[in-house]
Amino acid sequence: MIQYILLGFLNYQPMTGYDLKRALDHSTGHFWHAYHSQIYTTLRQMEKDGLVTSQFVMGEGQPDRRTYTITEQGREMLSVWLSRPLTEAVSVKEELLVRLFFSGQRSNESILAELTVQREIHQQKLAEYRKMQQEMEEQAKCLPLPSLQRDSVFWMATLKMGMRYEQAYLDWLSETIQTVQSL
Amino acid sequence: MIQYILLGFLNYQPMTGYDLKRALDHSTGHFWHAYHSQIYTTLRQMEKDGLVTSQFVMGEGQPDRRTYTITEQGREMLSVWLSRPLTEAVSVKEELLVRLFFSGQRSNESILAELTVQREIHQQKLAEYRKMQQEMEEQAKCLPLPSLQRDSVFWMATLKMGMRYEQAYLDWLSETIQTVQSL
DNA sequence: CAGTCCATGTAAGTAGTTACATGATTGC
DNA sequence: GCAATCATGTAACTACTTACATGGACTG
Repeated sequence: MIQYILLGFLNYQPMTGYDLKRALDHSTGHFWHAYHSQIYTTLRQMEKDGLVTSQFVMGEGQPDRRTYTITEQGREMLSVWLSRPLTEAVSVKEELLVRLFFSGQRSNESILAELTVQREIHQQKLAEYRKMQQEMEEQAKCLPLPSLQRDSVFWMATLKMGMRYEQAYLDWLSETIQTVQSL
Repeated sequence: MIQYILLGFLNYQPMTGYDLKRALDHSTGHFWHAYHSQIYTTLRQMEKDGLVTSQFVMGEGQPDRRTYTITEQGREMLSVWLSRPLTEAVSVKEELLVRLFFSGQRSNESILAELTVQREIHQQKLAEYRKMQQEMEEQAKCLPLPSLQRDSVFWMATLKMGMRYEQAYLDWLSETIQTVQSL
């Protein structure tokens, strides 16, 4: 998966591993994240596979940078991946639900403490997403290229899902906290 | 993680790898799934680590079964894990959002086809969860042990989150389908 | 002069997936 | 006879995480 994400970003412009890490953190981070170690090793592998090329520039004063550029083959691969729709359910992994499922032996206080911390975490995330949405809406007004305007519709859509998810989580946490309090 | 799930189930009663696979599929499956290969290898490792013991019974007529039983050490480990609350955000991985994020170059038809299939998938999941909830509510009425009644509150809570998640997903899919249609 | 940002990498380990492999029983 | 269910495992691989490793520039 991380390959396609990197190709997706490099399809806009050449970037370094560091740039890609930041791009991931600031945009796709809420639905797919990666450590820099994985990004750097994957980029190297992708270069071997002919999906990207790299230019190493020794920085005078600044740090050295290795800039990656997508190849025709890389574009092709991204395009093929995007054209084959996802027709199966993807599996979700939710550690908190695992914990709650087996919480019969725990005290109510212990569970409530955990749920309350989680509520704070998800409240913070929702606030972040709202801020990101506002920033994006402002930027969208003055986008130069119509092609990027189209892209921004999809970026916004993923953010909206992020917000719906956090809202659903918060509602559920409140409901569950109430349930546990009344036990 | 899978270790704790297996311990969680074995904490109720001794079970075989096969039983555990089914238990996972029918209950925790919607928030954590595992292949049988991982379950069998993990159980073997857990036996080496002293968290479980196994009894092999050659079946006459029936297939052979290896039944695993949790040890005191296993119970202790489960208990410690449950007592240390989750205080960090867990990372979400949503392939569909990755795809949508990079869908600027795709045709509206291609995107709509994918979103529509996804809507069907999530509608089906929601229906499944509703059915499971009804079954669980009926079972909960005639549960023998009060301790299992307490457990069932938490099982129900995880199901409720599943339903909220699917509902949020469906609402978002409908919204996004409308957005793309109006492009 | 301590901490953060820029910038790149490797090594080792854990977790998870896919494929291979076997074989009996039950129901249609 | 064919498919599904019961039942257990191994091997190979891919993906992901954690830790180690370095070093200059800028900021307070």
